[in-house]
Amino acid sequence: MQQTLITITNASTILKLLGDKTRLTMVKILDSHDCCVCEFVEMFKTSQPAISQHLRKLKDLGIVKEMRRGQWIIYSLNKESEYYPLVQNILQHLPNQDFKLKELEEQGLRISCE
Amino acid sequence: MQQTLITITNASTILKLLGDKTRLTMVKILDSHDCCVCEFVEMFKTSQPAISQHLRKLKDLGIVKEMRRGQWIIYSLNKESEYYPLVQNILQHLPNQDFKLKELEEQGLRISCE
DNA sequence: TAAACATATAACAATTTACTTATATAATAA
DNA sequence: TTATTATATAAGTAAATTGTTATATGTTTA
Repeated sequence: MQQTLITITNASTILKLLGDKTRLTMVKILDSHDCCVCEFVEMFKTSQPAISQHLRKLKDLGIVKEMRRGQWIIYSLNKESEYYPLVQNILQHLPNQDFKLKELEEQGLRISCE
Repeated sequence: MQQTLITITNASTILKLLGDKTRLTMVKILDSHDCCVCEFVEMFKTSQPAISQHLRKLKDLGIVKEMRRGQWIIYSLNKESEYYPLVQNILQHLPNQDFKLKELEEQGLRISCE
């Protein structure tokens, strides 16, 4: 009961958005590392438009933000979001997904390293 | 990182389930009071089968449990669920919904009072 | 400037979801 | 034991969701 409250309507929208395995995994990964679109495409073995559409939904609700770096667009968690505390609380129940980034690095496909 | 981890697959299923305004409100109410089906029907101004189907989904995943009392079936949060800690963490971001029960009481429609 | 690369958007199809109405089941009351 | 009340289930439908392919946009490199 400590943090700011979120309306039930807004919370259900957020939860529905996170209630997709691909998006939830994306957000968990972004919690520890920024990523660009093509990295997600590699990780999830799915089409680039599919990934792009997932990211757009997350961006529309302000959960992630983007930043262009040359030809790449780097996505990151938006820590200023009013939903960030809720998202954080959810993510802490999930196992770390760093192995997915490790796999990318081993294939030499990691881009947005900082 | 303290509590038991939940697989991303299971977590996304739970979040999708809670990503519905009616179900999320139900769970928030059940967090403080047990309720029977007909009370939810009154609260949400929707059909009895619709409510029944929402409750079944929540029950199928073990988030709520039921207990017959005469002709009524009383639903409550299943605190033994492996998902209970996650659900609790989510619910604490939501405003209290006790006013909905108050409205029922004022109409004399509260059943499962204990 | 043209080709290549990274990403976004549009249009569409398949699937899933959340209602509805009708009906079945179970308990209680008359 | 019949009527009533509470709940569940089945079947059908409309809307939402998620993927696909095709194409557009913007950046870099040759």
